[in-house]
Amino acid sequence: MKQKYDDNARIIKALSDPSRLRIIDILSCGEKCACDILEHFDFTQPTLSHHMKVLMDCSIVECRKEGLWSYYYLNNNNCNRLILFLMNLITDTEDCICKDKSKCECK
Amino acid sequence: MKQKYDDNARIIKALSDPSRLRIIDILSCGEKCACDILEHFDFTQPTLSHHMKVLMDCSIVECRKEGLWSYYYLNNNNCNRLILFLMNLITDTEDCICKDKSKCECK
DNA sequence: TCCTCATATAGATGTTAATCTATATATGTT
DNA sequence: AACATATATAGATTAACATCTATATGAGGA
Repeated sequence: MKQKYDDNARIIKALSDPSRLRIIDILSCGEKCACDILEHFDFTQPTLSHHMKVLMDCSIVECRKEGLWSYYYLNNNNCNRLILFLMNLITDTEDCICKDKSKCECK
Repeated sequence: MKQKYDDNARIIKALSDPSRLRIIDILSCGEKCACDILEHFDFTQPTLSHHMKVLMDCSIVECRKEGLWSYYYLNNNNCNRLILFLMNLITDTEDCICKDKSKCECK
């Protein structure tokens, strides 16, 4: 249960950087290689490589190698899962933490 | 345009901590005072105060004072806005960054 | 007025993260 | 085999953050 928050917090942390949000937006219209993504930014190639690693480590982005190129693409299933988690979080649902009587005296 | 990513990244950063995700979950079933929220956690009262400040600074949570107590509650409108932003981000929409021909050679 | 209680702020500390330069790896070409 | 190109890794630096202890603020009650 606590794991649920940790796992999603890790994904959310990966998305908490403006540059990485832009990368997600760039990938939303289809897979792109690193050099195409890099054109949108002012930072260096190793910095992009770092950002892609962060996005891949939480399985929100995946990679396909082809010759010299790395093609990145969204894991749409995991993107949708994250949004479902957030919708669930802000909604008063059955698995809300408040329904855990043992730890909360909510009416 | 760039502002859009910065503003939402700030909200997402506020949500990128497991404890703050739990706080959102706790607030999803209605407003709570600080001491009720604190009961769910092992950290100290000043640490909770810090987390509430982070959540309030990005307008995802608001506060109502009543005597000695501070009652916190979700700003549902801003919660929904965030989810809409994310859904838009991962979807290939008209305002995708890729449609900006001046900066991207997407087919 | 003095005390108690709920919450906020200040300041310190250890950890994590974003970025850079330099270099490594691995594939394709001549 | 030697070289060029795309991407990844290593290591350093600076900034941001989560948490703590100590203290301040501000409202209610005796």
